[in-house]
Amino acid sequence: MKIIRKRSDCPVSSALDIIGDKWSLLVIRDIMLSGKNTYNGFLGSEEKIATNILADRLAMLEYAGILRKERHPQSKAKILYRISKKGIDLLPVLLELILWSDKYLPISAQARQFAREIRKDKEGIIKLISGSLKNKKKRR
Amino acid sequence: MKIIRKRSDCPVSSALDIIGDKWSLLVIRDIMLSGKNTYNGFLGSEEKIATNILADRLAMLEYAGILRKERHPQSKAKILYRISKKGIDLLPVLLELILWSDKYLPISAQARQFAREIRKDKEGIIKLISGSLKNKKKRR
DNA sequence: AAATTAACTTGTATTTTGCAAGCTAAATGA
DNA sequence: TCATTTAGCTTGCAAAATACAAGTTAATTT
Repeated sequence: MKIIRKRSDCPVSSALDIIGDKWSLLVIRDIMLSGKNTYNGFLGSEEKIATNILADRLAMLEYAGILRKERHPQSKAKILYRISKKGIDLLPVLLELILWSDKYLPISAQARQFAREIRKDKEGIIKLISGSLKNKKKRR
Repeated sequence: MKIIRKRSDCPVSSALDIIGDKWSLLVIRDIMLSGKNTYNGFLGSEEKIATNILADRLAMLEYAGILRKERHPQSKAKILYRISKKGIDLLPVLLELILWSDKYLPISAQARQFAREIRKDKEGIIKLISGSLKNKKKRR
């Protein structure tokens, strides 16, 4: 895995040091917006990430505390990739990117519909998705 | 200039096809948050972008309709880089990145202060900055 | 027991980045 | 006015990152 070097104390720069590449946010999108959580799931996404790059990004995101590996409940051949609070808190960034793309780029019809929902109730969507991703602790 | 290939119809992916690299958003930050607007201004930023990369990114961002070149009012040796509406509309993305960095990364004290202001009144800040960047047409 | 699936790793070609130097037109200073 | 400096790049090359194809290992399915 490549070592992250911090270019400055600027918050924009520091964030980009971690997630400022063409793939990291797509993995985060897969987990948060498409419910994917396995290696092959990520590999299967439309954008066709190369397998070595995926392995690298997963290691990076785990190192950065954005993802963590867990044992898969259905099979021990599988690994379940879970997003942390630090990762969930990138959701507003994703949503703003979606709103911008909706305004200026050609995107799919269902993406446009989602953008409309974000505009209607951004906070509601954030809470809904955050809640669905949280590690549900057993109540006692 | 490298040609942008669209990887999918996903809005996150499409946005990253344009601004998903380590430098583009820093140039946009320089213009919107630091009031820089010349080639040497951008070159002077803390992160020390290489001059050929800067030239490439400026061409890209202009091609993407995010920036445009204008003649500098003080000198014709200088070129004034201006941000378009399409670029200004990336401000919410920048602000969310700042909020995330403030929450999870070590950043400068003044950046923390700015993050606090964003939390207090995000819309107000967006309007303030947007307004300050708009091309002021002469009233008649 | 053989074939398939899941999660990677390895090798290599191609592309992108980083760094240093050079270039041209405009502005400035002596 | 003439030399120097400034502004905005371009070029060449080495180093790093990415893409693509193939191979590996353990677990699971047939």
